[in-house]
Amino acid sequence: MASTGTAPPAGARDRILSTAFQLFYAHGPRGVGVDTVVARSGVAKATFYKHFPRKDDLVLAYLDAVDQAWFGALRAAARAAGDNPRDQLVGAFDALATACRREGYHGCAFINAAAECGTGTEVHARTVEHKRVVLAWVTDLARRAGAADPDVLARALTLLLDGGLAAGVLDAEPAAAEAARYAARILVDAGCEAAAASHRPAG
Amino acid sequence: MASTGTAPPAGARDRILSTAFQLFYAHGPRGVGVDTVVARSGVAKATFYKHFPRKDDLVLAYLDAVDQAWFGALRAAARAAGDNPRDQLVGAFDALATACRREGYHGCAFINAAAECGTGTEVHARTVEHKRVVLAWVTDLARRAGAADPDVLARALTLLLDGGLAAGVLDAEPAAAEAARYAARILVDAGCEAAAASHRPAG
DNA sequence: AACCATACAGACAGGTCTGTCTACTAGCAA
DNA sequence: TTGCTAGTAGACAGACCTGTCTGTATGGTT
Repeated sequence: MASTGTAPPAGARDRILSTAFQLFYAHGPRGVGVDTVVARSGVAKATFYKHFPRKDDLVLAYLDAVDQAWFGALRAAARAAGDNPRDQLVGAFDALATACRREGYHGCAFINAAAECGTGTEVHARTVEHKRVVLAWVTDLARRAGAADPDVLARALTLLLDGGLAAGVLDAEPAAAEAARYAARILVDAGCEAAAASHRPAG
Repeated sequence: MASTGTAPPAGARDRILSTAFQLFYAHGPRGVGVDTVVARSGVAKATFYKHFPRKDDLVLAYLDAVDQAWFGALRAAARAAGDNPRDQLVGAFDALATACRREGYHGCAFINAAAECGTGTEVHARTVEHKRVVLAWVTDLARRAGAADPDVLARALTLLLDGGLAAGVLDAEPAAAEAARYAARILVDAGCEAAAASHRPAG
Protein backbone atom coordinates (compact mmCIF):
# COMPACT_ATOMS: atom_id res chain seq x y z
CA MET A 1 0.00 0.00 0.00
CA ALA A 2 2.94 2.31 0.67
CA SER A 3 3.73 4.54 -2.26
CA THR A 4 7.25 4.54 -3.61
CA GLY A 5 7.55 8.31 -3.84
CA THR A 6 7.09 8.59 -7.57
CA ALA A 7 3.98 6.45 -7.44
CA PRO A 8 0.60 8.20 -7.62
CA PRO A 9 -0.97 9.10 -4.28
CA ALA A 10 -4.31 7.87 -5.55
CA GLY A 11 -5.29 5.53 -8.37
CA ALA A 12 -4.62 6.83 -11.85
CA ARG A 13 -8.30 6.62 -12.73
CA ASP A 14 -9.32 8.85 -9.84
CA ARG A 15 -6.71 11.42 -10.69
CA ILE A 16 -7.83 11.52 -14.31
CA LEU A 17 -11.48 11.87 -13.31
CA SER A 18 -10.94 14.63 -10.78
CA THR A 19 -8.72 16.55 -13.19
CA ALA A 20 -11.31 16.16 -15.91
CA PHE A 21 -14.02 17.31 -13.54
CA GLN A 22 -12.32 20.66 -13.02
CA LEU A 23 -11.26 21.20 -16.62
CA PHE A 24 -14.49 20.00 -18.25
CA TYR A 25 -16.62 22.12 -15.97
CA ALA A 26 -14.53 25.23 -16.55
CA HIS A 27 -14.10 24.98 -20.33
CA GLY A 28 -16.61 22.39 -21.49
CA PRO A 29 -15.75 18.84 -22.56
CA ARG A 30 -15.09 19.92 -26.12
CA GLY A 31 -12.86 22.74 -25.00
CA VAL A 32 -10.38 20.46 -23.26
CA GLY A 33 -8.14 18.07 -25.14
CA VAL A 34 -7.11 14.65 -23.96
CA ASP A 35 -3.50 15.80 -23.95
CA THR A 36 -4.32 18.51 -21.42
CA VAL A 37 -6.11 16.10 -19.12
CA VAL A 38 -3.22 13.66 -19.42
CA ALA A 39 -0.61 16.31 -18.66
CA ARG A 40 -2.51 17.86 -15.75
CA SER A 41 -3.24 14.55 -14.06
CA GLY A 42 0.36 13.35 -14.38
CA VAL A 43 -0.58 10.18 -16.18
CA ALA A 44 0.72 8.45 -19.28
CA LYS A 45 -1.44 8.58 -22.34
CA ALA A 46 -1.60 4.79 -22.55
CA THR A 47 -2.89 4.69 -18.97
CA PHE A 48 -5.55 7.20 -19.86
CA TYR A 49 -6.81 5.18 -22.79
CA LYS A 50 -6.71 2.04 -20.73
CA HIS A 51 -9.22 3.45 -18.23
CA PHE A 52 -11.24 5.44 -20.74
CA PRO A 53 -11.02 3.84 -24.20
CA ARG A 54 -12.65 6.88 -25.77
CA LYS A 55 -12.79 10.47 -24.61
CA ASP A 56 -16.56 10.14 -24.50
CA ASP A 57 -16.25 7.56 -21.76
CA LEU A 58 -14.50 10.13 -19.62
CA VAL A 59 -17.14 12.74 -20.41
CA LEU A 60 -19.89 10.36 -19.33
CA ALA A 61 -18.02 9.49 -16.12
CA TYR A 62 -17.70 13.21 -15.49
CA LEU A 63 -21.43 13.72 -15.95
CA ASP A 64 -22.16 10.87 -13.54
CA ALA A 65 -19.97 12.57 -10.95
CA VAL A 66 -21.76 15.85 -11.51
CA ASP A 67 -25.13 14.12 -11.19
CA GLN A 68 -24.20 12.62 -7.84
CA ALA A 69 -22.84 15.90 -6.53
CA TRP A 70 -25.69 18.13 -7.65
CA PHE A 71 -28.58 15.82 -6.92
CA GLY A 72 -26.99 15.11 -3.54
CA ALA A 73 -26.74 18.81 -2.78
CA LEU A 74 -30.35 19.29 -3.80
CA ARG A 75 -31.59 16.57 -1.48
CA ALA A 76 -29.39 17.74 1.37
CA ALA A 77 -30.71 21.28 1.08
CA ALA A 78 -34.28 20.01 1.07
CA ARG A 79 -33.63 17.82 4.11
CA ALA A 80 -32.04 20.73 5.95
CA ALA A 81 -35.24 22.72 5.54
CA GLY A 82 -37.14 20.45 7.89
CA ASP A 83 -39.80 17.75 7.68
CA ASN A 84 -42.53 19.71 5.97
CA PRO A 85 -42.52 18.84 2.22
CA ARG A 86 -43.60 22.37 1.35
CA ASP A 87 -40.60 23.80 3.16
CA GLN A 88 -38.41 21.17 1.54
CA LEU A 89 -39.50 22.21 -1.94
CA VAL A 90 -38.46 25.77 -1.19
CA GLY A 91 -35.38 24.73 0.76
CA ALA A 92 -33.98 22.86 -2.23
CA PHE A 93 -33.33 26.26 -3.76
CA ASP A 94 -30.70 26.90 -1.10
CA ALA A 95 -28.54 24.48 -3.05
CA LEU A 96 -28.70 26.93 -5.94
CA ALA A 97 -27.57 29.82 -3.76
CA THR A 98 -24.75 27.73 -2.31
CA ALA A 99 -23.58 26.63 -5.76
CA CYS A 100 -23.79 30.24 -6.95
CA ARG A 101 -21.38 31.37 -4.28
CA ARG A 102 -18.84 28.65 -4.98
CA GLU A 103 -15.60 29.76 -6.62
CA GLY A 104 -15.54 28.89 -10.30
CA TYR A 105 -19.29 28.40 -10.52
CA HIS A 106 -20.20 28.18 -14.17
CA GLY A 107 -23.79 27.07 -14.50
CA CYS A 108 -25.26 23.64 -15.10
CA ALA A 109 -22.66 21.17 -16.29
CA PHE A 110 -25.33 19.08 -17.99
CA ILE A 111 -26.88 21.90 -19.97
CA ASN A 112 -23.45 23.19 -20.93
CA ALA A 113 -22.36 19.76 -22.10
CA ALA A 114 -25.61 19.11 -23.94
CA ALA A 115 -25.28 22.47 -25.70
CA GLU A 116 -21.90 21.42 -27.05
CA CYS A 117 -22.64 17.86 -28.04
CA GLY A 118 -25.45 17.43 -30.49
CA THR A 119 -28.77 15.65 -30.17
CA GLY A 120 -28.58 11.88 -30.40
CA THR A 121 -25.28 11.63 -28.55
CA GLU A 122 -24.82 9.70 -25.33
CA VAL A 123 -24.07 12.95 -23.55
CA HIS A 124 -27.44 14.29 -24.60
CA ALA A 125 -29.21 11.14 -23.43
CA ARG A 126 -27.45 11.24 -20.08
CA THR A 127 -28.50 14.86 -19.61
CA VAL A 128 -32.12 14.10 -20.39
CA GLU A 129 -32.02 11.24 -17.91
CA HIS A 130 -30.54 13.47 -15.21
CA LYS A 131 -33.24 16.09 -15.66
CA ARG A 132 -35.91 13.38 -15.67
CA VAL A 133 -34.73 12.02 -12.33
CA VAL A 134 -34.67 15.47 -10.73
CA LEU A 135 -38.13 16.23 -12.10
CA ALA A 136 -39.45 12.95 -10.70
CA TRP A 137 -37.99 13.74 -7.30
CA VAL A 138 -39.54 17.21 -7.24
CA THR A 139 -42.86 15.80 -8.42
CA ASP A 140 -42.88 13.30 -5.59
CA LEU A 141 -42.12 16.07 -3.12
CA ALA A 142 -44.92 18.19 -4.59
CA ARG A 143 -47.33 15.31 -4.23
CA ARG A 144 -46.37 14.79 -0.60
CA ALA A 145 -46.77 18.54 -0.10
CA GLY A 146 -50.38 18.17 -1.17
CA ALA A 147 -50.15 20.11 -4.40
CA ALA A 148 -53.34 20.35 -6.41
CA ASP A 149 -51.40 19.47 -9.56
CA PRO A 150 -47.99 18.04 -8.58
CA ASP A 151 -46.88 17.66 -12.20
CA VAL A 152 -47.38 21.28 -13.14
CA LEU A 153 -45.95 22.59 -9.88
CA ALA A 154 -42.87 20.37 -10.21
CA ARG A 155 -42.40 21.41 -13.81
CA ALA A 156 -42.57 25.07 -12.85
CA LEU A 157 -40.11 24.61 -10.00
CA THR A 158 -37.57 22.75 -12.12
CA LEU A 159 -37.86 25.46 -14.77
CA LEU A 160 -36.97 27.96 -12.09
CA LEU A 161 -34.06 25.79 -11.00
CA ASP A 162 -32.80 25.34 -14.54
CA GLY A 163 -33.16 29.04 -15.18
CA GLY A 164 -31.07 29.81 -12.13
CA LEU A 165 -28.46 27.31 -13.21
CA ALA A 166 -28.42 28.46 -16.81
CA ALA A 167 -27.99 32.08 -15.76
CA GLY A 168 -24.89 30.95 -13.90
CA VAL A 169 -23.04 30.50 -17.18
CA LEU A 170 -23.06 34.27 -17.48
CA ASP A 171 -22.48 35.53 -13.98
CA ALA A 172 -23.00 34.02 -10.57
CA GLU A 173 -25.42 36.62 -9.26
CA PRO A 174 -26.80 35.87 -5.82
CA ALA A 175 -29.79 38.03 -6.74
CA ALA A 176 -30.88 35.38 -9.23
CA ALA A 177 -30.75 32.63 -6.61
CA GLU A 178 -32.69 34.78 -4.15
CA ALA A 179 -35.33 35.59 -6.73
CA ALA A 180 -35.62 31.89 -7.51
CA ARG A 181 -36.20 31.03 -3.88
CA TYR A 182 -38.74 33.83 -3.51
CA ALA A 183 -40.60 32.68 -6.61
CA ALA A 184 -40.50 29.07 -5.44
CA ARG A 185 -42.21 30.02 -2.18
CA ILE A 186 -45.00 31.78 -4.04
CA LEU A 187 -45.50 28.92 -6.48
CA VAL A 188 -45.52 26.29 -3.75
CA ASP A 189 -48.00 28.25 -1.64
CA ALA A 190 -50.25 28.90 -4.61
CA GLY A 191 -50.05 25.30 -5.80
CA CYS A 192 -50.82 23.78 -2.42
CA GLU A 193 -53.29 26.22 -0.93
CA ALA A 194 -56.16 25.35 -3.20
CA ALA A 195 -55.70 21.67 -2.49
CA ALA A 196 -55.27 22.28 1.23
CA ALA A 197 -58.45 24.34 1.28
CA SER A 198 -60.46 21.70 -0.55
CA HIS A 199 -59.02 18.95 1.65
CA ARG A 200 -59.81 20.80 4.82
CA PRO A 201 -63.16 19.77 6.34
CA ALA A 202 -64.05 23.42 6.89
CA GLY A 203 -62.90 26.39 4.78
CA MET B 1 -29.36 43.82 -60.63
CA ALA B 2 -30.19 40.85 -62.81
CA SER B 3 -28.28 37.75 -61.84
CA THR B 4 -26.29 35.96 -64.51
CA GLY B 5 -27.50 32.49 -63.57
CA THR B 6 -24.42 31.37 -61.67
CA ALA B 7 -24.39 34.59 -59.70
CA PRO B 8 -25.72 34.51 -56.13
CA PRO B 9 -29.41 35.28 -55.67
CA ALA B 10 -28.51 37.49 -52.71
CA GLY B 11 -25.32 39.16 -51.57
CA ALA B 12 -22.52 36.89 -50.48
CA ARG B 13 -22.57 38.30 -46.97
CA ASP B 14 -26.25 37.53 -46.48
CA ARG B 15 -25.84 34.00 -47.73
CA ILE B 16 -22.93 33.40 -45.37
CA LEU B 17 -24.84 34.81 -42.42
CA SER B 18 -28.03 32.87 -43.03
CA THR B 19 -26.08 29.65 -43.55
CA ALA B 20 -24.14 30.30 -40.36
CA PHE B 21 -27.37 31.00 -38.51
CA GLN B 22 -28.69 27.53 -39.27
CA LEU B 23 -25.45 25.66 -38.71
CA PHE B 24 -24.35 27.54 -35.59
CA TYR B 25 -27.72 27.16 -33.94
CA ALA B 26 -27.88 23.44 -34.68
CA HIS B 27 -24.31 22.46 -33.75
CA GLY B 28 -22.91 25.42 -31.85
CA PRO B 29 -20.36 27.89 -33.24
CA ARG B 30 -17.45 25.73 -32.19
CA GLY B 31 -19.00 22.66 -33.78
CA VAL B 32 -19.03 24.14 -37.27
CA GLY B 33 -15.88 24.85 -39.22
CA VAL B 34 -15.35 27.76 -41.56
CA ASP B 35 -14.93 25.32 -44.43
CA THR B 36 -18.42 23.97 -43.84
CA VAL B 37 -19.98 27.42 -43.81
CA VAL B 38 -18.07 28.32 -46.96
CA ALA B 39 -19.13 25.16 -48.78
CA ARG B 40 -22.78 25.34 -47.71
CA SER B 41 -23.19 28.98 -48.63
CA GLY B 42 -21.58 28.52 -52.05
CA VAL B 43 -19.00 31.21 -51.46
CA ALA B 44 -15.26 31.38 -51.97
CA LYS B 45 -13.08 31.31 -48.92
CA ALA B 46 -11.49 34.63 -49.79
CA THR B 47 -14.95 36.17 -49.98
CA PHE B 48 -15.77 34.80 -46.58
CA TYR B 49 -12.69 36.28 -44.98
CA LYS B 50 -13.30 39.58 -46.69
CA HIS B 51 -16.69 39.97 -45.03
CA PHE B 52 -15.71 38.35 -41.74
CA PRO B 53 -11.96 38.75 -41.10
CA ARG B 54 -12.11 36.28 -38.20
CA LYS B 55 -14.56 33.52 -37.49
CA ASP B 56 -15.49 35.31 -34.28
CA ASP B 57 -16.84 38.20 -36.31
CA LEU B 58 -19.31 35.83 -37.91
CA VAL B 59 -20.26 34.38 -34.55
CA LEU B 60 -20.99 37.84 -33.19
CA ALA B 61 -23.04 38.74 -36.26
CA TYR B 62 -24.97 35.50 -35.71
CA LEU B 63 -25.68 36.43 -32.10
CA ASP B 64 -26.87 39.87 -33.16
CA ALA B 65 -29.30 38.22 -35.58
CA VAL B 66 -30.53 35.91 -32.83
CA ASP B 67 -30.96 38.84 -30.47
CA GLN B 68 -33.10 40.71 -32.95
CA ALA B 69 -35.22 37.66 -33.71
CA TRP B 70 -35.80 36.54 -30.13
CA PHE B 71 -36.27 39.92 -28.50
CA GLY B 72 -38.58 40.85 -31.35
CA ALA B 73 -40.65 37.71 -30.83
CA LEU B 74 -40.83 38.45 -27.12
CA ARG B 75 -42.12 41.98 -27.65
CA ALA B 76 -44.56 40.87 -30.33
CA ALA B 77 -46.01 38.21 -28.04
CA ALA B 78 -46.39 40.73 -25.25
CA ARG B 79 -48.06 43.24 -27.56
CA ALA B 80 -50.43 40.57 -28.83
CA ALA B 81 -51.66 40.00 -25.27
CA GLY B 82 -53.33 43.40 -25.11
CA ASP B 83 -52.73 46.75 -23.45
CA ASN B 84 -52.64 45.66 -19.84
CA PRO B 85 -48.98 45.35 -18.70
CA ARG B 86 -49.87 42.46 -16.42
CA ASP B 87 -51.28 40.52 -19.35
CA GLN B 88 -48.29 41.50 -21.44
CA LEU B 89 -45.88 40.04 -18.88
CA VAL B 90 -47.69 36.72 -19.08
CA GLY B 91 -48.25 36.96 -22.82
CA ALA B 92 -44.53 37.20 -23.48
CA PHE B 93 -44.35 33.55 -22.53
CA ASP B 94 -46.29 32.70 -25.67
CA ALA B 95 -43.08 33.41 -27.54
CA LEU B 96 -41.54 30.53 -25.63
CA ALA B 97 -44.32 28.15 -26.63
CA THR B 98 -44.07 29.27 -30.24
CA ALA B 99 -40.30 28.81 -30.30
CA CYS B 100 -40.72 25.40 -28.67
CA ARG B 101 -42.91 24.21 -31.48
CA ARG B 102 -40.59 25.38 -34.22
CA GLU B 103 -38.78 22.65 -36.16
CA GLY B 104 -35.17 22.38 -35.10
CA TYR B 105 -35.70 24.23 -31.84
CA HIS B 106 -32.62 23.76 -29.73
CA GLY B 107 -32.78 26.09 -26.75
CA CYS B 108 -31.27 29.51 -26.21
CA ALA B 109 -28.58 30.30 -28.76
CA PHE B 110 -26.92 32.72 -26.36
CA ILE B 111 -26.66 30.33 -23.46
CA ASN B 112 -25.47 27.57 -25.77
CA ALA B 113 -22.81 29.81 -27.28
CA ALA B 114 -21.73 31.15 -23.89
CA ALA B 115 -21.41 27.60 -22.58
CA GLU B 116 -18.95 26.81 -25.37
CA CYS B 117 -16.90 29.96 -25.36
CA GLY B 118 -15.25 30.78 -22.09
CA THR B 119 -15.65 33.73 -19.77
CA GLY B 120 -13.93 36.89 -20.94
CA THR B 121 -14.63 36.32 -24.61
CA GLU B 122 -16.62 38.71 -26.76
CA VAL B 123 -19.29 36.05 -27.16
CA HIS B 124 -19.71 35.92 -23.42
CA ALA B 125 -19.96 39.71 -23.16
CA ARG B 126 -22.53 39.84 -25.93
CA THR B 127 -24.62 37.22 -24.15
CA VAL B 128 -24.53 39.10 -20.86
CA GLU B 129 -25.58 42.25 -22.69
CA HIS B 130 -28.50 40.45 -24.36
CA LYS B 131 -29.78 39.09 -21.07
CA ARG B 132 -29.35 42.52 -19.47
CA VAL B 133 -31.49 44.15 -22.14
CA VAL B 134 -34.24 41.57 -21.80
CA LEU B 135 -34.20 41.89 -18.02
CA ALA B 136 -34.47 45.68 -18.29
CA TRP B 137 -37.43 45.35 -20.63
CA VAL B 138 -39.23 42.94 -18.29
CA THR B 139 -38.45 45.16 -15.30
CA ASP B 140 -39.98 48.13 -17.05
CA LEU B 141 -43.06 46.12 -17.86
CA ALA B 142 -43.29 44.96 -14.24
CA ARG B 143 -43.07 48.56 -13.05
CA ARG B 144 -45.84 49.62 -15.39
CA ALA B 145 -47.86 46.64 -14.16
CA GLY B 146 -47.64 48.11 -10.68
CA ALA B 147 -45.51 45.42 -9.12
CA ALA B 148 -44.58 45.90 -5.50
CA ASP B 149 -40.98 45.02 -6.30
CA PRO B 150 -40.44 45.20 -10.08
CA ASP B 151 -36.81 44.07 -9.85
CA VAL B 152 -37.54 40.85 -8.01
CA LEU B 153 -40.57 40.04 -10.13
CA ALA B 154 -38.66 40.67 -13.34
CA ARG B 155 -35.76 38.58 -12.13
CA ALA B 156 -38.09 35.70 -11.30
CA LEU B 157 -39.84 35.93 -14.68
CA THR B 158 -36.60 35.96 -16.65
CA LEU B 159 -35.39 32.97 -14.64
CA LEU B 160 -38.53 31.18 -15.73
CA LEU B 161 -37.94 32.24 -19.31
CA ASP B 162 -34.30 31.14 -19.26
CA GLY B 163 -35.29 27.87 -17.67
CA GLY B 164 -37.79 27.23 -20.43
CA LEU B 165 -35.20 28.07 -23.04
CA ALA B 166 -32.48 26.00 -21.41
CA ALA B 167 -34.76 23.00 -21.17
CA GLY B 168 -35.17 23.29 -24.92
CA VAL B 169 -31.64 22.04 -25.45
CA LEU B 170 -32.86 18.67 -24.27
CA ASP B 171 -36.32 18.31 -25.74
CA ALA B 172 -38.84 20.79 -26.97
CA GLU B 173 -41.63 19.84 -24.60
CA PRO B 174 -44.72 22.01 -24.86
CA ALA B 175 -45.48 21.04 -21.24
CA ALA B 176 -42.51 23.09 -20.11
CA ALA B 177 -43.70 26.16 -21.95
CA GLU B 178 -47.20 25.75 -20.56
CA ALA B 179 -45.88 25.36 -17.04
CA ALA B 180 -43.80 28.48 -17.52
CA ARG B 181 -46.84 30.49 -18.58
CA TYR B 182 -48.87 29.12 -15.70
CA ALA B 183 -46.14 30.01 -13.21
CA ALA B 184 -45.72 33.45 -14.76
CA ARG B 185 -49.40 34.22 -14.18
CA ILE B 186 -49.15 33.25 -10.53
CA LEU B 187 -45.97 35.27 -9.99
CA VAL B 188 -47.37 38.34 -11.72
CA ASP B 189 -50.61 38.20 -9.77
CA ALA B 190 -48.79 37.69 -6.48
CA GLY B 191 -46.28 40.42 -7.24
CA CYS B 192 -48.86 43.01 -8.25
CA GLU B 193 -51.77 42.26 -5.95
CA ALA B 194 -50.14 43.56 -2.79
CA ALA B 195 -49.20 46.78 -4.53
CA ALA B 196 -52.61 47.10 -6.14
CA ALA B 197 -54.30 46.62 -2.77
CA SER B 198 -52.14 49.22 -1.07
CA HIS B 199 -52.65 51.65 -3.95
CA ARG B 200 -56.35 51.22 -3.92
CA PRO B 201 -58.14 53.85 -1.80
CA ALA B 202 -60.24 51.17 -0.20
CA GLY B 203 -59.35 47.48 0.32
C1' DA C 1 -10.19 49.87 -74.53
C1' DA C 2 -8.41 50.06 -69.88
C1' DC C 3 -9.32 49.55 -65.24
C1' DC C 4 -11.26 48.04 -60.97
C1' DA C 5 -14.32 45.89 -57.56
C1' DT C 6 -16.30 41.66 -56.47
C1' DA C 7 -16.48 37.12 -56.53
C1' DC C 8 -14.98 32.12 -57.49
C1' DA C 9 -11.67 27.96 -57.03
C1' DG C 10 -8.62 25.74 -54.44
C1' DA C 11 -3.77 24.89 -52.69
C1' DC C 12 -1.17 25.52 -48.61
C1' DA C 13 0.99 26.34 -43.89
C1' DG C 14 0.84 25.70 -39.15
C1' DG C 15 -1.55 24.17 -35.43
C1' DT C 16 -4.67 21.04 -32.57
C1' DC C 17 -7.24 16.97 -31.75
C1' DT C 18 -8.02 11.87 -31.03
C1' DG C 19 -6.39 7.53 -30.73
C1' DT C 20 -2.49 3.90 -31.55
C1' DC C 21 1.84 2.13 -30.92
C1' DT C 22 6.56 0.92 -29.19
C1' DA C 23 9.79 0.63 -25.44
C1' DC C 24 10.87 0.79 -20.69
C1' DT C 25 10.08 0.32 -15.31
C1' DA C 26 8.48 -1.46 -10.82
C1' DG C 27 5.91 -4.42 -7.71
C1' DC C 28 3.97 -8.83 -6.75
C1' DA C 29 2.99 -13.76 -6.89
C1' DA C 30 3.80 -18.54 -8.21
C1' DT D 1 13.31 -17.12 -12.23
C1' DT D 2 9.29 -16.20 -14.76
C1' DG D 3 5.34 -13.91 -15.77
C1' DC D 4 1.52 -10.71 -14.86
C1' DT D 5 -0.26 -6.14 -13.83
C1' DA D 6 -0.07 -1.30 -13.81
C1' DG D 7 2.28 2.33 -14.84
C1' DT D 8 5.69 6.07 -17.46
C1' DA D 9 7.44 8.41 -21.66
C1' DG D 10 6.75 9.93 -25.95
C1' DA D 11 6.62 9.29 -31.16
C1' DC D 12 3.27 8.93 -34.70
C1' DA D 13 -0.77 8.80 -38.11
C1' DG D 14 -4.72 10.84 -39.81
C1' DA D 15 -8.24 14.06 -39.45
C1' DC D 16 -9.76 18.66 -38.95
C1' DC D 17 -9.47 23.73 -38.16
C1' DT D 18 -8.18 28.61 -39.06
C1' DG D 19 -6.36 31.81 -41.85
C1' DT D 20 -3.32 33.15 -46.09
C1' DC D 21 -2.19 33.06 -50.66
C1' DT D 22 -2.21 32.66 -55.90
C1' DG D 23 -4.73 32.79 -59.89
C1' DT D 24 -9.05 33.43 -62.72
C1' DA D 25 -13.56 35.31 -64.29
C1' DT D 26 -17.08 38.85 -64.83
C1' DG D 27 -19.55 43.04 -64.95
C1' DG D 28 -19.54 48.00 -64.52
C1' DT D 29 -17.21 52.55 -65.07
C1' DT D 30 -14.35 55.86 -67.16
